[in-house]
Amino acid sequence: MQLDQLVTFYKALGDPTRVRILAILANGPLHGQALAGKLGVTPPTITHHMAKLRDAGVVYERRDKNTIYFYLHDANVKRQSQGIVNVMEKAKDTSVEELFAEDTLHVQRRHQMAAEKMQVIRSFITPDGKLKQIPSQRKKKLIVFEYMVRGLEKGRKYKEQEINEYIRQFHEDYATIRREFIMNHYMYREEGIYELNPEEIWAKAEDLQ
Amino acid sequence: MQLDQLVTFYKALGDPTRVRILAILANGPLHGQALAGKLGVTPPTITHHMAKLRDAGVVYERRDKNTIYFYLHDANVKRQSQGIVNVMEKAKDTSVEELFAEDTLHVQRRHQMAAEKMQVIRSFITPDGKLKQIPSQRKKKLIVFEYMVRGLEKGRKYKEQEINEYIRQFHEDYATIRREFIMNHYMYREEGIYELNPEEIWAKAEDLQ
DNA sequence: CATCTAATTAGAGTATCATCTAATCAGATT
DNA sequence: AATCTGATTAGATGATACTCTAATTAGATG
Repeated sequence: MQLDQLVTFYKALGDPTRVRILAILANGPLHGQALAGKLGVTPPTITHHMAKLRDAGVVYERRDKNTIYFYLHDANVKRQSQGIVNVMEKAKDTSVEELFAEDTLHVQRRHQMAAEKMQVIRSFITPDGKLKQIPSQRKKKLIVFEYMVRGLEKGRKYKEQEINEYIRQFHEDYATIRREFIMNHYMYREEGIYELNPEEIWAKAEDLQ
Repeated sequence: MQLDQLVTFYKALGDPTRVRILAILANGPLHGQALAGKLGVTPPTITHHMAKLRDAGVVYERRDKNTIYFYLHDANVKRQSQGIVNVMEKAKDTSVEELFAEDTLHVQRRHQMAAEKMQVIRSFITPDGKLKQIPSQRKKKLIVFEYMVRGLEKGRKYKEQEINEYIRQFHEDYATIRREFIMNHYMYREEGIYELNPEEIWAKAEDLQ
């Protein structure tokens, strides 16, 4: 349980201007100058606030020419909103000192997770790199997708053609998998061009169960 | 939708010391000096933080001789935790300016609520003040209880005897109703003594539906 | 009433924060 | 290369916030 992360989140929402920004972004992405206009503040002020919102993990951004569009990271906001409720739950029968300690339990859990992933990869990917079948269990599916997506370059723009070919290295049904890549936020599509999303916004296997 | 209230809530949770306080209180109420000891800060610091937590509606307090015990207001924390999620929902298809305006809709809704309450009271309370029956619908039940409880004095300590008699003015089944008073946080019991809770912590009919 | 206990207020110090103006940077376009 | 556009950085200012010590208050008790 990360106290810093939690406090950063609540601090980020503890300012009226930033709450307004989120309310605006709930209607769809928008760029800095438009936000500045709508809120009646200067662009540097927006830069300042967006840095805080980004650190808190409630928005992410995407560049289009000179313009940076900010996106509300919906799922992350919802998850982090439960933060204090989780603390209250877990605090019962736990001393506060150990509640916020990076204890061995967490390290252990991470090791377990890594092992579980390797296990899943081994059972779904053949030695020559083919995907035997798309896992139906969501957690396993995400593990496999995460593995596949690691071969794509961050920041590079791919044509649909290229994505199809890339996926076909693993499996014939590139259409389904390409759609899953979008649905689970591994990739982003605009006008037929695909690009890897920043890792923070992926659906993550570790968040499940 | 109250922007100030929402910001106050998130500000209150945007400090590590206060989050620790909530984690401690999750194990049960505690008084100022104990908190100060556990956290390694001085009593005035606790006073400072508790004022913020109280303003945010996440704790309430109860005095016992010279000692003030702070209680976590569990239900309120959970409800307010959804604050930003609600904003994001409602912000869709609503301009930000009107989203946070105290618009006529709210005033109207309050009027409606008042009317609904009178209606319920009239149908469950006879002209000579007797409760015909305990409403089974939760919302109506709360309306009736709120009405009944208005006849009790704030701050006064009642013996169980007295509460029973008071309730019997309305209905024979004082035991059930007395239990409901506790369950819905209208009253507080300690060692057979009953006392009205501050209104902020009651279960409220307006929060339903 | 004198005393004890726990909490609060007052006031100060230091840190953080929100916002601005002016200057700079990073891409894109001509 | 020169220019344009939108974002960021630097630095200043005034407001808040966190924490402390010292003094005071409010109840309870002998």
